[in-house]
Amino acid sequence: MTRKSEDAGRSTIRDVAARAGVSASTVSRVLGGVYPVSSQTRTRVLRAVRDLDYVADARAKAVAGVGTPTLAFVLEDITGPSFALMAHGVEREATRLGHLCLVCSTEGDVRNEVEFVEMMRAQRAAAVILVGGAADTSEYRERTRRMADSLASAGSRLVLCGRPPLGPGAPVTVIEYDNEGGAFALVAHVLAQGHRRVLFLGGKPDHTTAQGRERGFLAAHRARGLEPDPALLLNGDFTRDAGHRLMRGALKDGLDFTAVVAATDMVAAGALTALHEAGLDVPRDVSLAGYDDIPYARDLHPALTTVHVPYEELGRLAVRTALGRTTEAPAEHLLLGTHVVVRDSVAALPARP
Amino acid sequence: MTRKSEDAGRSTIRDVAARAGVSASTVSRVLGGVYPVSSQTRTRVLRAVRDLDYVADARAKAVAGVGTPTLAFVLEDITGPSFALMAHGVEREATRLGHLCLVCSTEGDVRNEVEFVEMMRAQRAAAVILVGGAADTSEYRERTRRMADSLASAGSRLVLCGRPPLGPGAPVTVIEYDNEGGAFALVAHVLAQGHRRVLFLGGKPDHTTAQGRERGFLAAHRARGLEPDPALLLNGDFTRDAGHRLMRGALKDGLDFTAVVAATDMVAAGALTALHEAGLDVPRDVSLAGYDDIPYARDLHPALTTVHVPYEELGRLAVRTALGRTTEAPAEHLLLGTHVVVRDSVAALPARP
DNA sequence: ACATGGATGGAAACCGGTTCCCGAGGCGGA
DNA sequence: TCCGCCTCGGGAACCGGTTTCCATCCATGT
Repeated sequence: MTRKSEDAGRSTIRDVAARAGVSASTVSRVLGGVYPVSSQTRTRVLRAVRDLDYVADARAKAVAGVGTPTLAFVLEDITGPSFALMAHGVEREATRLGHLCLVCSTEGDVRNEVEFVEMMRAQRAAAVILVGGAADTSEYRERTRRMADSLASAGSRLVLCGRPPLGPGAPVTVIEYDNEGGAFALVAHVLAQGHRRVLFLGGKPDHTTAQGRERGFLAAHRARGLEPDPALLLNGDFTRDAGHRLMRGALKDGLDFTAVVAATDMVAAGALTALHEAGLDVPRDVSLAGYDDIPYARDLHPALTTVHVPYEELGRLAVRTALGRTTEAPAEHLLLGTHVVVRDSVAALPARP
Repeated sequence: MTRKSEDAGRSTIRDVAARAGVSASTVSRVLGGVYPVSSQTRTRVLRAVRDLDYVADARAKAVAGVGTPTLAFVLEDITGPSFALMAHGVEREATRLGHLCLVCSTEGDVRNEVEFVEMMRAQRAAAVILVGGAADTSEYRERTRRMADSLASAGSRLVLCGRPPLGPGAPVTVIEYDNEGGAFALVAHVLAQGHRRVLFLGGKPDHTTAQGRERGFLAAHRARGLEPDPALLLNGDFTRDAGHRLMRGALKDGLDFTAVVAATDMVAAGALTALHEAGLDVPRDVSLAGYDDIPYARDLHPALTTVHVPYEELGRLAVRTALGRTTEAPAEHLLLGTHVVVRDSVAALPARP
């Protein structure tokens, strides 16, 4: 029993053509739309298409040069709320512009990152968006530069979101948000409430996002003529658990502070729980501030004072600039502003007895 | 000035062949690996590949039948924490199994959903995972059934995650978690603490996830011989804002209750904030429970008692069953268990004066 | 010395589409 | 009536790969 390709699975354009009694080119033209086809032929072809439930193979179309373009999104972990927000922005804008959206999680492993970028180049992705902070080492610059060149030579484009920019001349689009400025404004707000000993729960020391926020922390102090106590600068990472652990340690060590500024809202959430566990009231006993303005920030108790970062807009902007570019401009660098959101977790320091 | 295709962008396998002085087949064989090639030729080819920074076009490979398979993930909004968790599980397992991962957000619009599924069929995705609850109408069944058949006839497979199953015989894999059982256990726990008037903050009435949780709520009451007051069953949706609004309304209306069970943790978060705003203490004045065990649940204050749903595992399982299937078994239905996580937001009801 | 066979690499067909090129009719105008 | 244009549709080349088939070449066995 000979099997026509019709009975099982994917039917090809030639199957449709055979069933409609026309040539493959005609089927393609009917489906394509613009070429003149008699209404009788069109009807027959469309009937065959419907009968066979035919859909043209998108990969084959792509190879012929008329496919749906694709855009790739590489991040560490979609689970983080700010990453999810950016992913959402990217995805929305990508589909709005008629692109498909490939997503890859690196799980923080650099090898995965370069491997993914290579795969995306093979996929002929229109752009590759790389998200999330990184250590600004020379190894980083070199590796990222290589990826950028490689993508550029393939007609694609690398976009760095919240990552350290490369040197000038790298074919890369960098979109950052103002970590230093946001932290400066936030800490200035805390200091304006009278606090003088502010604990900083930072991220990894070589992570540029963490560095920017720490710089803002320091600058805000100095702008008031204060010199922050180095003992109040703690390092961890951007997770809830780090915040919890660091806060618990600070409390156990008897560190002297009246306010806490966490490098992210997740860190702040962990710290808040540690404070509660120690029987402390926020903001009566200790003030607390976060960074990122994740959706849950306002449902913490007290509602968290934090810095709003337009993550979703960032994602949208990333794909828009990556895709909308007409010229071969070598580099672009956008810096998005942030603003502090005052809620209930920072209170004025009462005059000490 | 004639341009060789070498100078700008994507070089083809023939460019590499020309540069290495061999035929395209030889390049393919060197890159493919298994076919015997003299080490001298291999070296020349690899040199040319490196010089041109050549990567084979994945789409062309796919059309030739040797591509990286793809898996599609369609959800409403990646921003929701449980969705993000599932997405993470899907993504991890997909890359572990050597698949690429396409993601689409429907923004809750059914038209987007069928359109995306159609696109994924055109992409020849190995499986399409559809996530998130839906109303179990006949229109839903019909539409989903059509998508399932259509994918199956193309050699692909539809996976429903946390969605109502179709009738028997539909070529679909359904993976659900036990909404009714989880809610039953949770509410039983609340009732065991002595609460008798429990407010239920539900989701959309025709949403099967919401229905399951409501059934569990009712069943737990009846198992104790209690008949819940219909006035304590409120409907909204699964957002934080709905929880906030509903809770505020209940307080303003002077509803009589000593405990609140929310249909999701997000709803609980909004409700908690509303309770705090009303000056109520949880759990002293009112007990509160959620559902989903999102990562932030334990950083609410008080830490939220809730039902743990293995979302990430769910995502992993979805791709494993969708991809690992060897036979053409027409339907599968998996039900994952849940368990309640007791934290601090539900307390015993003190004997009333 | 000659047949044999394994190693090596090129030509061509194929995957599933699109599009260029051209020929066959139908129709109107000269 | 004949010519030319316009409409329509088929054949073939092409996109960028892989794989089958076959022709060499060289080393070995007898």
